[in-house]
Amino acid sequence: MVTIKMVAERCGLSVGAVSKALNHQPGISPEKAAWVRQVAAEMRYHPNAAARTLKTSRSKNIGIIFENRLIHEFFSEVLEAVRACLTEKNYDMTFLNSRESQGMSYYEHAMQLQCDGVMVVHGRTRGALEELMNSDIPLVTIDHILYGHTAVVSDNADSFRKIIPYLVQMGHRRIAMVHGEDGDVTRLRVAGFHNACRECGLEIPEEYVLEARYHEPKDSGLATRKLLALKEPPTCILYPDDISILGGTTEIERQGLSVPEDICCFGYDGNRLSRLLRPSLATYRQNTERMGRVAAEELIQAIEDTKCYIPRIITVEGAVQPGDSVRQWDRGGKSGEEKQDHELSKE
Amino acid sequence: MVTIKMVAERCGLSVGAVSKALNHQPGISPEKAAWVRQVAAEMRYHPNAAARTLKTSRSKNIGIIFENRLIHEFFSEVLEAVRACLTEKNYDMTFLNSRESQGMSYYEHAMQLQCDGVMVVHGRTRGALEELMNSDIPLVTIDHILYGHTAVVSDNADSFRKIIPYLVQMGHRRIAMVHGEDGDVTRLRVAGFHNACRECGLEIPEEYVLEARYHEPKDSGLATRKLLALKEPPTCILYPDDISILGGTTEIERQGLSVPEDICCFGYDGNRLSRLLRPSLATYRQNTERMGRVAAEELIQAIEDTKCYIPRIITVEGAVQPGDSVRQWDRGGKSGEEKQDHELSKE
DNA sequence: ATGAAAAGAGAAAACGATTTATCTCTTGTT
DNA sequence: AACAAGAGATAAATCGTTTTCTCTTTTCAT
Repeated sequence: MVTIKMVAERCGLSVGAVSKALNHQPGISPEKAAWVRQVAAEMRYHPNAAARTLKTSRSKNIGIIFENRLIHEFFSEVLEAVRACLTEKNYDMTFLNSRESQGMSYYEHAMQLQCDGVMVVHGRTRGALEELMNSDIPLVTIDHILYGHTAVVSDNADSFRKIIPYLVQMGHRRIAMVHGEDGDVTRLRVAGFHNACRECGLEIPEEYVLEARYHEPKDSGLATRKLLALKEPPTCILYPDDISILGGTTEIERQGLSVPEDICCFGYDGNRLSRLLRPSLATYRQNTERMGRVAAEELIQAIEDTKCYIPRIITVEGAVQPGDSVRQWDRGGKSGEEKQDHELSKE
Repeated sequence: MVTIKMVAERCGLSVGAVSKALNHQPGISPEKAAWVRQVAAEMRYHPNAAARTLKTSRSKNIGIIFENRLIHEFFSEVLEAVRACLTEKNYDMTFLNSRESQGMSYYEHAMQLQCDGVMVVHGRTRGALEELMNSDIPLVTIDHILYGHTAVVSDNADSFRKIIPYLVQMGHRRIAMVHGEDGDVTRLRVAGFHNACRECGLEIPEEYVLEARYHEPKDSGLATRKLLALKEPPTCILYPDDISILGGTTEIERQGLSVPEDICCFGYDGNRLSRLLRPSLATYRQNTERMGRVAAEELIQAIEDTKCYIPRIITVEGAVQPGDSVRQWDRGGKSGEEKQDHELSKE
């Protein structure tokens, strides 16, 4: 490997002088500095990362916490955007693992690598992050809020302010929600759902809100079965994500009903998948690209301007993505009398 | 951060002695060594990665080349398996990017970080890898063969020795193939397809083999349209992957036909998705978990036993995953006379 | 022309580990 | 009892940078 020493020899200068030239620091004449940089480039010199890190204790490396098993499309997309942005700014990305076998925590791993910052794309447990939280390593989380640190979140609660009016406009008034397992995100969504329904003047019976798990179509199928068994089943069901919606539609069809003729379904996430399926999925499309990019930019700012940086919570809005799984309900439906029910409950 | 010096002071020993103790090296009595290690553990000492790397020029870090935009499920799964394995063996993973802006190649990036090895999960262009290929950094590729280096590949050619007999057994004889864009993998698959067909005594007309692109349902849809327009359309169509199959089925339904009643479809990859869709996809399921694990193990061996390591090509077999998109054809089909055609072409 | 100030370059210390060479102190042998 | 050998520990060099401190040279004002 070509070292700074070699460059120095080639230039007939001291290592110190070359270092100053390469780092645009005073102590060397501008013309000579430029010339040195050119020589270095020609020699394809790149500073040894380990040496630089050792000396400066800044690594230009971001630790990534991503316990999610890389397979979740939403998080994969976010991570990809993070990567694109970090690459642009010349930061590297290394996965952090809390090697419980080694008795090493996330924090310790980050310290060992001297990460300049840490991005939590999807952490396993809150506990494992505690140590990091209380350290002074810049930290940005995605879709997860840690007190005192910047978080980039999707508009979990507010999304329903778009979803519910959309469904109401499509003629639905009996809307059920199958949601994921308990957690920050889920709580926000459920509250957002109730809120939005109230704002639209909908009365949602308790048994319309059921728990399933994210990305477990079977669970959603089960919940769906319960909903269909009600005396007054919903006309439209919201699912926790686009994969879960498949479990729902499967169950619906198993009952001899069909989507969207008998029941409409609405997803969450807006995977690429959702546009390819037949019927195409109506869903709430999250802006993963933007989330990743914003998170990365924010983290870099926190790193490079630590003094002035103020942590904040940034919401990235998504948008309703219409699809065939939700049809216009009031027109041509088989539900003349049901509409009356709606009029009643509207009041 | 706690350094080796602190540990040394705490133990009343020299840094050198402590280093030997921690690295299980001779020059210190075994009992004292054990005691030192215990003290170090209590102090939560972890050697500074940069310092160690600088001195030893071994980083315990693997460079990952993954240009695929993390969103391809097949590669995501493989990468996840790689990660699990590397974590187990206490290696870190850093993404390598050929920062063209910085005028830095993969090789240079790997050198700068002093990566112990490089894993190519999905490289963009062959050219960008050339420099790496000719270096002496251990290198393992996945589903891509670089001369002189270990490659872990799926059984691209041989898979058809299972797929075709399966389809034949299901009663199909007019089988078409929509394949991906040209490349190592595609060539193997196409050849494997022809081979397997010959072995099963099938005559495949030229116009039954069409090019599309991987993960571009629209392209596959187009190819499907051409196939359906033939005087003698196939009874079963193979697609380059599970996403593409969606483009195919969409087109088929657009023509007023249905899957699998009128046309059967067979995918490739075996995503989680394939089991959730309705109708469920018949596909060739790749063993991504095994591919990733084997690749990681192989790379570590190449690193830790460089002297003795012999590069090789390792094939990981997949398996036919039956599904509703392929039905038994000869029984109850609407194709009495077609069957005769088959008898003819068989001869 | 002289001195002070400023600028450019070099020498050397430091970062935190590993590793080699050196030293000291047992221990065993004659 | 004296010496050799070997074990156990220390001291010091080193990896490739950055950075501080020092030194030399130039420049400019008096």
